[in-house]
Amino acid sequence: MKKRILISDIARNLGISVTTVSFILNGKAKEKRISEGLTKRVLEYVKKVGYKPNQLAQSLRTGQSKILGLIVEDISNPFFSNVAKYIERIAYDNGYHIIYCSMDNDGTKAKELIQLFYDRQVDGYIITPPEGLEDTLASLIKNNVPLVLFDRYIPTLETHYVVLDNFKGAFDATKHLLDNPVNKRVGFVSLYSNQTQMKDRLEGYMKAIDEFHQQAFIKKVKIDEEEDSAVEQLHEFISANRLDAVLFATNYLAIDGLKAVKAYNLALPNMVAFDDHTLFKLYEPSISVVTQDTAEIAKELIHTLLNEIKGKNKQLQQIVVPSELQVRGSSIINPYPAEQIS
Amino acid sequence: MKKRILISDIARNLGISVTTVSFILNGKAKEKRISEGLTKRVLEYVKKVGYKPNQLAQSLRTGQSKILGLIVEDISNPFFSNVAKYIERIAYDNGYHIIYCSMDNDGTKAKELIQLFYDRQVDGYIITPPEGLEDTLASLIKNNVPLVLFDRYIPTLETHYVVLDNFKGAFDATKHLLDNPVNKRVGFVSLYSNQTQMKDRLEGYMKAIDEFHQQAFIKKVKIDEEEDSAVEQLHEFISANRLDAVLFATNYLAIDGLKAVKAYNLALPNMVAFDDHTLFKLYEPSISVVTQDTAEIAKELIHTLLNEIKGKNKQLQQIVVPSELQVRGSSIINPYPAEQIS
DNA sequence: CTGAAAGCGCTAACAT
DNA sequence: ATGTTAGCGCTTTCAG
Repeated sequence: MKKRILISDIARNLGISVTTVSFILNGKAKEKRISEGLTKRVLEYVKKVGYKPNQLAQSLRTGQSKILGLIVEDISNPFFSNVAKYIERIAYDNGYHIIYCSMDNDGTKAKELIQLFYDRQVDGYIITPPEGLEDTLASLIKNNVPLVLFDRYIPTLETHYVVLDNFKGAFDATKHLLDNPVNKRVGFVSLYSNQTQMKDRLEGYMKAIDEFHQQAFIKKVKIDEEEDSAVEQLHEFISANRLDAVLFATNYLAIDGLKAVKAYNLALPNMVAFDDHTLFKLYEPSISVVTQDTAEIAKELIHTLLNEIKGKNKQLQQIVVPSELQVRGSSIINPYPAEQIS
Repeated sequence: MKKRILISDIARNLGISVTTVSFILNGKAKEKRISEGLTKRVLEYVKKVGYKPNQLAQSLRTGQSKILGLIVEDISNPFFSNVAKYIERIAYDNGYHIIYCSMDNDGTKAKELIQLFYDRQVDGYIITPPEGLEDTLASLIKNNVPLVLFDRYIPTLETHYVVLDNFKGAFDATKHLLDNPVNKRVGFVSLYSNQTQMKDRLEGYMKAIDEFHQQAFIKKVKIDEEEDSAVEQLHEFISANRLDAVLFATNYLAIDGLKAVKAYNLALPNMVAFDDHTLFKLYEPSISVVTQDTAEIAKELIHTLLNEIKGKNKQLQQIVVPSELQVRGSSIINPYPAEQIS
């Protein structure tokens, strides 16, 4: 951690010019027909003294910051923090850094963050867009700023994105529940949201319900900081409709559902949740889930974004990754309480 | 998101020099005795055209990047992601950005990250130091790099830090368990770690055990990716020693404990865990915890670090925040299985 | 093949 | 009070 050494120091100590050093460092030795001997000598010296270019100066000059902006809905949601973790790792391997923020599904905050990143001249964005961000994203696109959305997308915008096959995920889960003949009344809990992932999950649910000629029970819930209202509403929804089973559109909705079950001492209906959570594996019974392959999603995101930055994307990358239904105890509950104990 | 406007554009359009604009923008109008009228005019114009200085150029010039490096053990642990969330928020309010990384308690990785941040010229560091980082941190200090540690500290290093009162937290929890006369055999589960937080928790446990003249049962566990070994060891520890109660030194150790209970169908001993987790509130019975005030910790961290950056810390800030014991169902379990059902 | 030199956009010492 | 100007460290054009 000694005093910073400059490219000019190297040039002086080696008795050559900074240009030559710069060319060699940037892999243009061949192109500029610099002798192999010199190239090797410079490279070795650089390694010996541990020279690292000043990224700031480099960025100022090249206009590339080597920083990627990651804006997720909520970094404390394990799904997002997991994706973030992988993204971070892959980005680093490619010489990029991540500046991340959560925006708590707040359009205004998201706009500010994007502006902030723009001021910082990040090289590209990975965003889970909240509602009302269409214009901001549109102007980003118009300015040719590399951008990839994930988890959801904006149908009216021609952007790259990586999302889950939400329709199939919801369909499979609902079908799984309906396949059990004891489940007649299967409900769906979602959010007041027009985002694509929520719409697709709802459609998947409806498709399965229709195939089985059952009635749909759909409850949308408003989540705020004092979440008790959601818990109460879920209690009402589950008990008033005497639901046999419920599909929850997110992990935190399912957690609120479990809170309702606990608070009101309800019999747990058969249930499946979207997105895994430590809690679900340990809950008794363990909770069945529709999972996303976070590593895969992160990989696709970064690769798409880096290709975009390098101008290597021939076409729009609109990637849909498959969902996986993990059946656990909560979706195969014996419906007769008397036998449940054994 | 139109074309970027420069400070020189402003100067030209207003018919004044860049210096004047720069002074005004940097709040030196008074100091430089620039007329109030002009100051106001410039400020208004700047707001009107939405000028934002190029941070890169500013950084290159001032040597300040306005970026803080946050290196935590594991961003997917809710404790750390919560602290990160607050830190991020407060930092932004103060005009700083956060670049964060998790280092998975890997000394080598942490060293690389610090080097990386150093190359990026971050203005300061907030670090949860893993073992073996002493030298790296020492050289950071020698170079007068602003630095605050948290969650744990390095006793041999004179650094600022913000940590929990781990001793008291463990003592209170253990005492709470021992206060119940049915708890004779109270165990402690920790990690193979010489980090201060683990040592202090152990000492708190020992102190309480000694006060009650009970035997200590201490199990250290090695955590790796395939965590099954930990689960098995915990099963062995709990059942072979016929423990009445267990204090877990971290939330994930407690989760492994719960996995052991589930996998081996053990009777759950009375238990308390360090650091809260969604799971703990919903588990049946809910799990008692020693909690940290993450908002408070984040606040102290940022303020200490910013003061250090501004050279305003008169002395070493070694802050110990109080712990809080939250008693829930898991530490008041009726010990007689026959009655447990009701 | 290599070097001189012009910036990237901003700050601040120095001049007026 | 305000303007001129020299850099911060790097890349890259242009001239040898």
